[in-house]
Amino acid sequence: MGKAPCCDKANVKKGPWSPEEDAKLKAYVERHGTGGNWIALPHKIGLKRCGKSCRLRWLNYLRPNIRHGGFSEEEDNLISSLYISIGSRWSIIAAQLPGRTDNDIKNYWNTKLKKKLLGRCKESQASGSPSSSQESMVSQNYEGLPRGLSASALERMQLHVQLHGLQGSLSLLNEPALWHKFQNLGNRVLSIQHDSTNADESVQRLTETSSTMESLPSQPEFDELSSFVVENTLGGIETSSLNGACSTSRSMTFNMELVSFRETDGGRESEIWWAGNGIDEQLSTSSWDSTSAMKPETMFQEYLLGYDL
DNA sequence: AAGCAGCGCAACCGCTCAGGG
DNA sequence: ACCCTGAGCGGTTGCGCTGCT
Repeated sequence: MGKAPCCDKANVKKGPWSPEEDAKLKAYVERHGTGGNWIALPHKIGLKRCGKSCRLRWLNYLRPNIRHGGFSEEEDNLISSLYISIGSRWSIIAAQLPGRTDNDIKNYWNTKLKKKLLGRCKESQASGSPSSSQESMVSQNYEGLPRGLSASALERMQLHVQLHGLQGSLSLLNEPALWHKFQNLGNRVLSIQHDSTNADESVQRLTETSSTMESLPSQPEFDELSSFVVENTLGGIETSSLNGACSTSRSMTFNMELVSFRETDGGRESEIWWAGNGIDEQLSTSSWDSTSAMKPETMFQEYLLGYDL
């Protein structure tokens, strides 16, 4: 037995919404809310539309305070940073940009922003800036990277190198023998983060991990990146425990490094990687300091209110 | 002016997850 | 514990618009 369809496809209208349909839906939802049942809603108001279609139309177009187009430089930067950090989790990214929908951001990223950023990569490569050599280094090593590293991870790595200009650390990519060892380090750090009951405990245990780093390979690049991971993890925790906000560039850089390597763990999806590593909690309970000028906490609350009809 | 290609966006599809029975 | 249903999400598609030849 297959999955039951969400609506009677034969009697459902598809394609663009007419102004009349929009008006009906808008009027009803503004007056009565969705009643927590999108499937039943179109029948109630006499729309020959699928409930999912109604929901999408409301969330992406009819909902109050929606903004379309005209993305600012700050929004560009925030989207880029978040994408590099967490990938294509558009709903989470949208939660940081009040008035923007996940669909809008997804479209904007795929059609404009990605090209804009990669364009910058090419420009800087042509001009021979420091980041260009790193970017080309990563490109040259794509072939040698372990199978299973997704295109998304590669893309994010490339963008990461471009945006953060991480000096030195990515030379680790020239040492395939270190990949799995680094992955083990990442696992240790994350399990500490996950298992610890509070920030103080995490800091204590991560400090211990840092002090036992000599048990790991002695290549300078590996030491540098290992320290980088632990330091940035500590930085994130300390910042969070002090003011409830994560340290954007550092935490995101940390997560970027780990996700890149985690995805080399053949067979396990990157989705598993994110489970329990705290990023979701960070995203849902605090905000990124790069947006402090935009008062993100207030904006996030406004966004939630916008959805919670 | 017509044809074509590329782009941007709205909408759809199919999947996962959570909650209730 | 299992099944069913609905919500939500990310990926993909299709269509209209625009600019170029």
